[in-house]
Amino acid sequence: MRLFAEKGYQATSIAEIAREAEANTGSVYFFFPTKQQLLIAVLEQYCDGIDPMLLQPAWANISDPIERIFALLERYRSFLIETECRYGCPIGILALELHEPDPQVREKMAANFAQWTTAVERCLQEARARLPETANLRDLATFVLTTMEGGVMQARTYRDPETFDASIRVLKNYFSLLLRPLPTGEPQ
Amino acid sequence: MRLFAEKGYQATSIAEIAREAEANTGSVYFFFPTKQQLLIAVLEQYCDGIDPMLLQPAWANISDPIERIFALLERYRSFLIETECRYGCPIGILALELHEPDPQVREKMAANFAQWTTAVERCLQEARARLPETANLRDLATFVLTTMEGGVMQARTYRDPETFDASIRVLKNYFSLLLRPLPTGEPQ
DNA sequence: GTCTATACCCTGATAGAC
DNA sequence: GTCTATCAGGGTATAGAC
Repeated sequence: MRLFAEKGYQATSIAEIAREAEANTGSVYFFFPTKQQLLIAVLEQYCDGIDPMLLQPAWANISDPIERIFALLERYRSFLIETECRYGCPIGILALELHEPDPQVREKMAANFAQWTTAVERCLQEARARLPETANLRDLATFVLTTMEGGVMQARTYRDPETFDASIRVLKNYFSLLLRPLPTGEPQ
Repeated sequence: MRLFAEKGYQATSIAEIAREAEANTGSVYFFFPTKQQLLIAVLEQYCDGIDPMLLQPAWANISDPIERIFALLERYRSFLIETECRYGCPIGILALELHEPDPQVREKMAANFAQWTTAVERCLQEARARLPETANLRDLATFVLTTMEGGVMQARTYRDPETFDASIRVLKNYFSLLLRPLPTGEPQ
């Protein structure tokens, strides 16, 4: 998982995976008959990890659903900062790197995106009453992922978080235009 | 250029480039001492092509600066449709594929993004009077690129233009909230 | 289940005739 | 400038002893 995330699929060799796992290539092939099967297993791990490894830490002390969306995006900002902007979303890297992926691989990548988007959509549903009746929550959730992926890509390319931050600022401004005050009358 | 765009950098071999160019690998190395130098030349070609190959065709019959932004995005939608959603922005693919790029390579990729963003920013400046005084036009232009890149990435992964379209719909809604009517009083 | 050894192929890059 | 031939190294995957 770590090597695919850091270097991508093609640039990671089985020999390197074995070395990092302190095993031999023969042992790797005992568990995974091909490199692609190993990739599929990694993609399944990512999907299974979205909730416990990504959402739960991001949302530990936050209950407001809209704040949760921006806390999730803030996690990605942390990934950028921690890596001096070398970070790229692992799924995004694979999605652009693999050009004619096996259908099974492509579906696993799509499942990762879909699960992420659905988690954001649930936040939006919780905030339903504060959003315009006409707002399409699935579109809006898709757009949050779009913003994250596009922002991370640019920040990585410039090796500077500024374009990511700019994207989040604009998204925040959009949300501030969409949201009406809380039913209790509190300011946003 | 075509092979790097379709298959990425690592998955394209010099032998394949030579074959498609109806030349021999020896001849390729006469012009480009390394594969990386060839990549740099391709990135320069992309930068030089943004105006004549991308913006001019997209804007041929459109003068309204805001419409121009969405016409540019519509071009990317065409690329998706023409390729049955196998399209990926060539710069975006390279930006996520190359993990420790040579500084010269990274700067060329960043220059491509910057030039694209600046073209959008100029459209926004033309529409300055219709936008809120507080709007940061550079941020907004960055956000348009973010939307394109994130939308293309998802559409390619799902092999379906819907997530791209959803992203554009939401961006349009945002712009409709930002824009005030034209000074002449025409509706938007 | 794990190990060493290796088959077989493709890669980027080079040599040197023409 | 272009050609053929090839080097040296690395890739995925396999074979077979233990």
